Amino acid sequence: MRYWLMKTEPGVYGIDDLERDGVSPWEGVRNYQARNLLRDEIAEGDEVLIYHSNVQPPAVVGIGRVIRAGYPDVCAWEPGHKYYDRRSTPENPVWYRVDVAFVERLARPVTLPQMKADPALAGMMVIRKGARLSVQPVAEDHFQHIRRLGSEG
DNA sequence: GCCAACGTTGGC
DNA sequence: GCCAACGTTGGC
Repeated sequence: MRYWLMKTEPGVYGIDDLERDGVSPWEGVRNYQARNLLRDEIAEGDEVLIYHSNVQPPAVVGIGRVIRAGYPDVCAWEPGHKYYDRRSTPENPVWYRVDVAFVERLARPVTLPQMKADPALAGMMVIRKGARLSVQPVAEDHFQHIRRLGSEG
């Protein structure tokens, strides 16, 4: 089992939406490095830190679980769709997505400043300046540490 | 709103 | 294949 962090803007699709929906395709990722993770690395059963970006403060706000491994992002095939990309076809998909299920909301969001200040999280990708990758691998001990921080009062 | 850090595009 | 110009992400 592996662990990941997925960024999302709460104004677009946040933890509230995932809780309401129960399950959601993680669609619209249009970066090749992230695509490769979605297509090749992320497996059913893997756990995910749900991270809100572009808000103050940025924070891990919940936990999700991958319930379907990488499959083509069909949004890319629909002309007029926000995530349409004519280069991607059913015969040769360019973009991929996974399905993520809501697991829990952290009682306390773990904020980016908090993560940066925590020696136990040293080296984590998300705290690196300029780390724009929207799907990131997370070390197991980092994942568990954040989960623990988020469940404390 | 600013801008650093990337990623992508396209001329050559 | 290089690299300048441009676009985007996302913290601040």
